[in-house]
Amino acid sequence: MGQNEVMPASLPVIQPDDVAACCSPVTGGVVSDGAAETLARMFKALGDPTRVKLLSLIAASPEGEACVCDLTAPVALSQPTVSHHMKLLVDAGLATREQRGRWAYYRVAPEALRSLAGALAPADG
Amino acid sequence: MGQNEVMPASLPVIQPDDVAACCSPVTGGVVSDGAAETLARMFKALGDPTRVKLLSLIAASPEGEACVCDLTAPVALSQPTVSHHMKLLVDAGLATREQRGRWAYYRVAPEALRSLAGALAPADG
DNA sequence: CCGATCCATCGACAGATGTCAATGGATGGG
DNA sequence: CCCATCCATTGACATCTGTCGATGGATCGG
Repeated sequence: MGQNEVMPASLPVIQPDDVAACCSPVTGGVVSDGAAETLARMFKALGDPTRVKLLSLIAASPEGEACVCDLTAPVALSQPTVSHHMKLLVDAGLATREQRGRWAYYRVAPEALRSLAGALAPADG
Repeated sequence: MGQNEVMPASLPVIQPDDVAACCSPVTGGVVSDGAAETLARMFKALGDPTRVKLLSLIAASPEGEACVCDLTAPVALSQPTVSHHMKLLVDAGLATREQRGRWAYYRVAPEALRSLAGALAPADG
């Protein structure tokens, strides 16, 4: 690690552009260090059962969106913990957040999921 | 199968059957706790840049296989560390290991990658 | 205004994770 | 035989991660 001297404990948010740039198939030639880093960031965000379930819950919600208060009960975790997990998912580019009044509505980012799926697909046609 | 009774701090190896059973699309209805657990196990294995690169290196190898001694230099890590990462990938069902003489040959498990990609695909047709 | 609701952030803590050096089991070459 | 090579396991360590309770900022309903 250690490219920069100061790393304020939080990595930059992954943007759609990063996603598009990173996700050529893992099995189609050796990936660059940067692509490996970006891909790992996104996969790591999916590497916790709570976050998998959160994404699934959001996707299955009536309007495809859900607020934190809808999510705490299904995963049986405290509100701060759910907020924490959602922040990781948003920072990884896998979900989006929109504030409306008192509520924060989260949505799945379909393009990001599609890109990740593409990175896992075999290289051949 | 030769699973022992004592499982010291190591989760059961994910089998192809588990992969097939777990990986209906995350966005197509709320996933069960077990499926979330299995999916997270596999995604977590991909949640480290070194392991992403290792998989990529193996897939890009001439015969689609590589031994540990081929992998240490490209990732610039010690042999025990590479062995450790490869064990995680194998235990997650994402790679296979075959001992031939002194060498251990690792391969990517394409079905597992395909299943994971399927889990990320949008639910609609 | 006031109190209630929703939520993010902070501080703390146990447990998991990535890394290495050291060790030892297998295997194969002289 | 003996030694070199390949590799997994162990023990150790610093760091990261998941979780909670407490706190405080925003926003809405009366």
